[in-house]
Amino acid sequence: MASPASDATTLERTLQLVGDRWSILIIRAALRGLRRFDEYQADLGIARPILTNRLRRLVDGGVMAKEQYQEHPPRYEYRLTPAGVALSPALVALIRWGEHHLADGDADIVLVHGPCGTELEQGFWCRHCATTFQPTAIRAAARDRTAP
Amino acid sequence: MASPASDATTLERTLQLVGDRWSILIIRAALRGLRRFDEYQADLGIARPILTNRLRRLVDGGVMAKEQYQEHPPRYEYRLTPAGVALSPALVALIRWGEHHLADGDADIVLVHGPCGTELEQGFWCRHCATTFQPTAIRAAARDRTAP
DNA sequence: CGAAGTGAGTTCTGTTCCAGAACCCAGCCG
DNA sequence: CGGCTGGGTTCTGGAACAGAACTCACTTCG
Repeated sequence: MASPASDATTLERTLQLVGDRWSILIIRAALRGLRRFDEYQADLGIARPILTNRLRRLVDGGVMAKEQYQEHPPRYEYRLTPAGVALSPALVALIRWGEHHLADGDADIVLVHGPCGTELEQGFWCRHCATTFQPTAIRAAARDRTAP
Repeated sequence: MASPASDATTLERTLQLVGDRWSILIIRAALRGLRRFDEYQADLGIARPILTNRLRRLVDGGVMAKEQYQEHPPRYEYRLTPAGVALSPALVALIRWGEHHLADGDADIVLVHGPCGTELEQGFWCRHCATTFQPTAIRAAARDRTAP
């Protein structure tokens, strides 16, 4: 994974958005179907002020959207945007890593392909070569702007 | 991504290990080939006490190993264990997400398949069905203990 | 031989972040 | 009216963090 220093900035900004103890758990809860402030609060056991803060940050970062789902008592729900859903590969990678490298006895859950129940694999795929490959074969490159 | 609450614990523990602003960046630096305390410190601009603390935590968590590479002035290097390298899918997912959803003009770096330079894709693969699939097709299941 | 350099930290001092509990407020419900 | 619900904000400690300076055991340079 040789890479120029310049893309560190983007990863840093990504981590400023989701790189704390709660954001990932909130996104996970949202993927499980939670929507409302109190649902998140009860499910995660997070302190309310921090939840307020994290939700605002995720909304500002484009990961979640705050939508009013009823007027008169104005009530809101927080749901993932497409960009938020696009974080799921990262979530899955972290969950899988934990299950495989941190499991000490209990909590042995695996992620499986829904239709058949086989444990999923997560890989890198090259469309051009039509092959999967190891992380060692990854390089970083400037985006090709000649063919937008 | 329906999942029982029980695997939240594992994700939480994973995040206690790598879910802060620095650990992921340290692992990324290690994947780029950095090894020594001062290399990490200079490359990341991290405060030294925090680097000390993070390296210790990563070593305790089995992600990195501290090895003495010379005696008389005893000097150590920190390199990723296989478990640490196994975190790269998560790293890649985060980097890719940032490049695709956070890029605002510059810093347009993509991760490519080294040999051919094609942008890599990252997918979920089912060995049984021999197919790739979307995150919506993921379920969580108890690990099958009948076939250890 | 002394001076300066190096690698790997530790100490010290502020600042920021976090947790918990309590409080607030609008509207609705009985 | 009086309490309940949803969605917050305020107000405290305590923990984690950042930056700079210091230490210490060597090694190397002049």
